[in-house]
Parts: sequence; structure tokens; C-alpha cells
Amino acid sequence: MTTALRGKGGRPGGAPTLQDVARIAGVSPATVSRALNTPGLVRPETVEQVTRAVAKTGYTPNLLAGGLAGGRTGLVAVVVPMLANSIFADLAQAITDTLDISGYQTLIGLSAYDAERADALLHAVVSRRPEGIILAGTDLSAIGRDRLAKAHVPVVQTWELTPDPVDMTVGVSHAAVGAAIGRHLLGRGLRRIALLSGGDRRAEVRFDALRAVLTEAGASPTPTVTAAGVSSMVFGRQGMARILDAGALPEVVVCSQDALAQGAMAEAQSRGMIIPDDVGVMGFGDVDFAAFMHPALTTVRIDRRAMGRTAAEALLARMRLGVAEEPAAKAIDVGFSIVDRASL
Amino acid sequence: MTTALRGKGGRPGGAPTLQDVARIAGVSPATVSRALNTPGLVRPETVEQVTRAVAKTGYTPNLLAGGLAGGRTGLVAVVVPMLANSIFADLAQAITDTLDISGYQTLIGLSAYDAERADALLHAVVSRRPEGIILAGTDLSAIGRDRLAKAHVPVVQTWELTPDPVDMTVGVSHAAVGAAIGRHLLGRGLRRIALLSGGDRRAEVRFDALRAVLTEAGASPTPTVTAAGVSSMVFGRQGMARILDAGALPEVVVCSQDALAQGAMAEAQSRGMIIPDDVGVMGFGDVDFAAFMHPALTTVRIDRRAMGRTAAEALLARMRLGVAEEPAAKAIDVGFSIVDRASL
DNA sequence: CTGAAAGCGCTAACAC
DNA sequence: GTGTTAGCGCTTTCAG
Repeated sequence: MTTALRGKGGRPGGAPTLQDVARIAGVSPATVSRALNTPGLVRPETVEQVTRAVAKTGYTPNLLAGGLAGGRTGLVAVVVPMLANSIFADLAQAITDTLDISGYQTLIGLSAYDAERADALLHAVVSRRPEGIILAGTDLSAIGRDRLAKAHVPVVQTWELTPDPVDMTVGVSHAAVGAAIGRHLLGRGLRRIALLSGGDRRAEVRFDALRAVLTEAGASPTPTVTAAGVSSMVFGRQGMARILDAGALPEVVVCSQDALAQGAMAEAQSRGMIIPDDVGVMGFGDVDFAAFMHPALTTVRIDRRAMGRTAAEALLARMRLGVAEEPAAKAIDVGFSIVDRASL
Repeated sequence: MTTALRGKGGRPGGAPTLQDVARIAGVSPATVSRALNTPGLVRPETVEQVTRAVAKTGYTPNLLAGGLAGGRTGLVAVVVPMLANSIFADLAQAITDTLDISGYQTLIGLSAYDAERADALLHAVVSRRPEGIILAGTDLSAIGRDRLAKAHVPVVQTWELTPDPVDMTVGVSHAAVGAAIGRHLLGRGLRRIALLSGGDRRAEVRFDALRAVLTEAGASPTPTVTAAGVSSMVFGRQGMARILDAGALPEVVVCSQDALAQGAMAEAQSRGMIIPDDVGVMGFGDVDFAAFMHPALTTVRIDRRAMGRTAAEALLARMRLGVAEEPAAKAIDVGFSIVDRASL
């Protein structure tokens, strides 16, 4: 198992070490370390010598050793369900970009919407001793929570505003979104409202809140069609077909994702219906994309890039503070907005 | 800077160590290490004792220390330009999933299509001593190549079939794609062909090859419109407008991405044109998505998931082989297919 | 099958 | 400013 990593001095096979650099620069290893990490504490000429020796040897620091010795790994772990979902790709991207500026590297783990996977992943992740952890859209089992707590590391849970965060949470309240959608539709005088759900837990939270608002206002019943599956657009189309075939044409179909809404619109249009005149469609997620696909689509806008940035910044602040301290804020609501281009 | 990572025994603050587990289990640290990593070499009862001690202490191995001592980090680095682009999100996802099965963790780095960023990133990445590196859609500068070579680690370059790979390459030949598109269109008797390019280098490679095929066949000139920008759909729409406004209606508009094609179709449709009767549109990339958006869209299908899997598997095989050996194959062409639903 | 000993490459007090 | 001295927590020969 003697890989290229191993080997003695630096000559045959093994990567050059701090020692090698020190020898060539004619200084002690400690000085090389300082010249590299805190050049302010070293005489400029010495730094220069070290720099030359580094160039000559092609030295690359070993952060495993550095992290072990110094207690700082420069690593932040980000756990998302999957990258193929643009929500999490955007979040991960924004988080990575933000952390990068502060010199942290991002270790991304994919939990696959699976609690067991998430637990195993958390174990693996904590083994790398990250200085902070961001969980996006990942529900935690009891043992997952426990692992995180034991890691003694700042944790930010994001996407959804978690009711009882392990440490901190940054996101939106999906119940608030649902209620806002309900009030918005009622405010427009709409009563016959159909729901098309992708079936994920957060969609249910939104729709529950939405139903509550409608019920309270005495609005007509709201049949819900659940269309879960791999391709949201395809299922959106099928779901819309079911709604339209069911008789009683709704004034508006509220979809739990923009992709679903797109499929729904495609189905309506293929039947010669005009949106929003014949039927309104409402989405959720990425307003820019959605609006482009159909200017008459109303949707809920959540700025994922901003959310990712906020989450990362909250984590960084917390890391500076130290885990022992109380965080400045346990929860940050980044909010949302309803973008209505249809005048439904 | 004494973080929670540091501290002595395991009592106040610091995470429990192998030592702690050993003490509680009443065995030596070496035995604990074996019980955890190579349980086959340890008496079952001993393993049991260790397992209990691990549970009792809530011990999580420190992979920094493990990697440093053992020379195996269990880490593979994946560098992609960005996650917000679904091509790379899909690739990264497939790679991560595949590596996960073999027990490797994925360190994802974002190069932002920027050679300088990529160089810095590579340095940071190599510092973590990954056992393998996958570069997806990332062009390498001379110094980037050098860093990689010096890392003495298996490297797979993917997405594009790199002409002169550092180590191995897995992907498609974009020149072959372009030529195939050309032959396909000519075969359908089409001559008035417009090109709508997103402006990236690989798109240019495809279009150069496409133009060459057309020219050789004596096909009519092919005006190219370049529409680069943040939102491909919006630019696709604008680009299509330019093409349509330019006069001479083409029989088909070839777009360098599906998103561009979508925008182009939206523009054509908004002008009351029927696709593909009035004008054909051809895309590139994600056939499922594209086909759904418009059944009359012809596109080039590249299976990113399969590509990611193949790249990861090639890397794993190479890692087993050892960097010293010659790889089984320096290049693997995963191919593509043209999906024509329009009968253009 | 298990223990003792020797590092892996680097940082961090301390001295000088 | 710079060198010396100890480890960080783990794996791994090498004995037994």
C-alpha cells in the first residue's frame, strides 16, 4: 500500500516536505512554516529564500499534517440531497463561492434525501474535522443530530427554516410561503384552486398552510394531485391532465415547483387553453427561469444564491465566535416574494 | 486559536481519540485501529469490546491523522467550472455516487471557467493529498498541468475528450459531434443552416467541424450568431431574433446548447412560426429535457450520468493500478447520439 | 492475534 | 527573527 504519498526524504517518489524546503533554504522547518503562513513574522530576505526553495522543490504543503498539528483544517462541509436538483446546485455554488473568499475549502456530501445515507455521510464528514458544517435541505435523524452535536463544530441548517436547529438555521418558512400564496390568491378573488404537489415534505408544509388559509376563508375545496417522480416536467404535465380531466375547471393550479408548473402549462396549452385566461398556473422556486418559460406564470421567488451566501456568512461569523459562545442569531429568515405577472 | 479540535485526553472539549477508546476497551491503540479497519485480523471478542468502547465514547476517527499516518486519504478531488450549470452538476453527482460506492469521499472544487482560479484551486486541492483527481470541463494552464504531474496522482480529464491528457481522458469529441451534426443535416437535404453559439470554446470546436463539413459539401454559407451571457434562454431568444431579422430565413438553426435552443424556439413561436415547418431548431446536451420542452426539437444526446460514472470507474481502476503503471487506456470515448424527433 | 515503538509532515510554544 | 522541542492522532512494521 506504499503509494506515492509515502517515502522518505523527497527524492524518490514521495512529495517534497517542509524539511526538504528548509534544508535547501538553509533555515529551520519552523521558519519555513512561518514564511509560508505568517510571512509578517519573518525577515523579508528569509521569506525570499524560502520562496525560492519552494519553487525549486515544487513543494506543496500537506494540509493533513498541517491540520493535524495546527487544529485548523480550513475545511467546511456542505451536505445537500443532490446536485442534480438546481436548488441545491445553486446553494452549494453560492456557499462554496462565499467560503472560498475566506480561504475555506468545501467538502460536498450528497445525502440523497435519505436519512440513513445522511447519517453515514455525517460520520464520514466529521472524520475530516471540518471547522463548520452546512446542511442544506437535509433532514436529520436523532443519531445525525447527535453526531453533529458531538462534533463541537458550528452548524448551519439551510433552505428550510428549521424549527429546532442544532445550532443555527438560515432559510425560509415554508408554512409562511403557503399562507402567503393563499392570501394572495384570495386577494385576487380566486376560489376554485387546485393543488399539484411534487410530494416532498416541504411542499406538503406549504400546501397544508395554504389549505388552512383557504379553509378559514371559506374557499371552495382544493383537490390535491400528487405527481411525484423523476422528471418533474413530465409529471407536471400528467398531473395537470388529471386535474383537467377531473371536471370542475379550477381558476388556478398551484404547483409545488416551477418544473411542475411548466409541465402543467404545456398540458394546458396542448389542449388549446390560454394561460392565465382559461386557467392560471402558479409555481415555486426560480422566478427567472419560470418567468421566461411563460410570462403569465405567477411564482414564488426564493433567491438561492443570496440564501447560500447568507448561510455561509452566518457560519463564518459563528466560526470566528467559537462554538462555545452563543450564536448572534439562531435563525435567519431570508424571506421570499410572490411575483405575479399574470394578474391572475 | 485553540479550537474544540485540540485538547488532551478527551475529557474537556477535545474529541475522544483512539487512545481513549483503547484505554476503555482495555487493549492497545494498535488493536483498536485494527479492529476498526481490518476486523478480520482481530479476535471477534476483541472487536466486540472495541465496538462497545467506541459507542461509549462516541469516538469518530480522525482521518487527518489516519491519512497522514497511512498514506491513504480516501479522498478524490473533482474540479468542475461550476455547479449552476446542469452539465457539471450531473457529472459531479454521477462521479460522487460512483466513488461513494468504493468508499471514497469527494472534494469538489469550482474553477469558474477561469484558468487562474483553476491553478490556485489545484494547489489547494493537491494540498489535501487526494488519491485521484477528476477534472471536468476544465482547461489546464501549463502550470496547472505541472502541478498535476507533480502530484503523482491518477488524473482523469472528462467532458471533452482532451487531445493530450495529463493522464487519462473520458468524454466525447466535440469535433466529431460537430461533423456528425453537419452530416445529419446534409443527409436531410438541408442547406440553409444558421448557427447560434453560446460562445464557449467547446461550442466553437463543434461549430468549426460543422462548418467544415458543410463547406466541403458546398452547402450555402452559415451565418453564426454568438449570444453569450448569463441566462442562456434569454440569449437564445435574442439570438434567434437577430437571425430571423437578418432576412434569409434558414431551414434550421443549430444551437450550441439546449437552453439556447429553447430560447430560440420561444422567439420563433412568439412570431407565430411553427417548428419545424417554418424553421427547424437543433440543440445540444440534455435530450430528455429538450425533447420535453418541444417534441419537434432535434438534439445531440450526451449521457452525462454515464460519462461521470465511466470517468469515476476509470479513475478507480487507475488508482488500483498505481500511478507508476501505464493506464489501460489513455482515452475513452463515451460517444453521443443525434435524436431527431422533428424529421427536420 | 496483540503490544510496543517509530514515525507521517507540520505547527506551536519556548528559548535564544 | 529564528531554532529547538514536543507533540497532533493514527497506522504500521516488528516482536512476541
